[in-house]
Amino acid sequence: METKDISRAIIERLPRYYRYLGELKDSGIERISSKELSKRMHVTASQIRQDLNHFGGFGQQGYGYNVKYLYEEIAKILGLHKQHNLILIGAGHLGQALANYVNFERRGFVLKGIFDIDTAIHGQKIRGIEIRPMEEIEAFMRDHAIDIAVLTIPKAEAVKIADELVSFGIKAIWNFAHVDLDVPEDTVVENVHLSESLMRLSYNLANSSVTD
Amino acid sequence: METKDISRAIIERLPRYYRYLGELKDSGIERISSKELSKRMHVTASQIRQDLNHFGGFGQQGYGYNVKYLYEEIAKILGLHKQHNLILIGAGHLGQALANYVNFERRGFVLKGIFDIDTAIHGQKIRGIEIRPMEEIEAFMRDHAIDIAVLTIPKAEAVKIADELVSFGIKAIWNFAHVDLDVPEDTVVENVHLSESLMRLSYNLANSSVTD
DNA sequence: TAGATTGTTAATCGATTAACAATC
DNA sequence: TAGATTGTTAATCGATTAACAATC
Repeated sequence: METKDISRAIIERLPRYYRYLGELKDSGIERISSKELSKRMHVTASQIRQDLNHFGGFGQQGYGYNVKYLYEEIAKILGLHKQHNLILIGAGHLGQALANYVNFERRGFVLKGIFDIDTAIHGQKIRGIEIRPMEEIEAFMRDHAIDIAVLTIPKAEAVKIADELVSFGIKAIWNFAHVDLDVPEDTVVENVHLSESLMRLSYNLANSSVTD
Repeated sequence: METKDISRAIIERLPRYYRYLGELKDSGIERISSKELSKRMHVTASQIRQDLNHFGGFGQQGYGYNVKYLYEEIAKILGLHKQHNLILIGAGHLGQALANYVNFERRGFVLKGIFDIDTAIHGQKIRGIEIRPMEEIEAFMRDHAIDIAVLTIPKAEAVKIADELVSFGIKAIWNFAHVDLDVPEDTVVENVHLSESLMRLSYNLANSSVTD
């Protein structure tokens, strides 16, 4: 891959472009200009063109962008053209909710195994996928070419488990625990800190009726 | 409130400061310098001082910051000193997971009611909270001084429901639907787009082994 | 060809970092 | 007092926006 020096800000926006392109595609729109997309997404046309040009010249002067083509190119940039094999660690309420979410599969994220510390639920199945004891993670990862681990366990255990996952060769962790994981540089961590999201909402709520 | 012109970047960091301060407090640490906190959080000491000073001079030269005091001040800034009354709309897997998450309550976010379109589950309870028909939202909001609505419904319905919530006078929406809501300026929307988070992970995974 | 719209450079704006005087 | 560390100003860095030549 030759892409480099892509700022975090651009990466944050990429999935949103992808979502809008998908909607345009589904509604049968074949081409779109940065100006028109700008209007829909409430970002500047200039930013759209800048952002996309970091990855290549996907448009055509006088024409704009071909929706289907751009949609597929962004998919490739995001790595959605390849299948990812996931394991879920922690079959609590949130873990179950994620395991039941079938739409991830459509994007190539396939849940292969579920693991939990609670022996009482071992053998139970969620959407046909068995809940297994933690001891089996290492072998399971090897046998199923797992590259992503979804961590939906309390923060107290998350740090230790993350270390183990790293030692087992995990490539990426989708972390829902309220803790920052300390992993090697080449291990990807994407955090979903729901409580922090709710606090930001609370901040904005407290300051929304202010003259600004 | 006199706070204004606070950049989005700072607001993003605030809950993380709060989390670290909480952990320091719990481990019995009474004071901390920006330098020491910088080391723990992997941000610059300069940024910590800049960020905090947007809200006031919480520190003391030669001493640093008093952990408990700063923790409480940030809580106030985030609006966590006041109780917020929530309703949850959509009692699917994700909605149930959120309804079962008791820790939000500790921060003053109290779930008062749950609503769903599915008549079959009306009357059922999650953590003692009854699932009600959608038609009751308006009256319920009035009776229980609801200020935050949690939206865990499919995107097809989310836009319409959001419009209704706005017309009922909702102040803030915690939106888990994969769609951008178009609400008036004084209505707060905090999005949690899980699929976009997973795509960012995928992007970073695809580009992690690159020489950078 | 004329019109439209990109790709890209230059200008602006904002956020981060560095430095240091103020002060506990 | 001397040492430490903040609060704050100035310098740097990076991201966004504007402008326009290139080109379909």
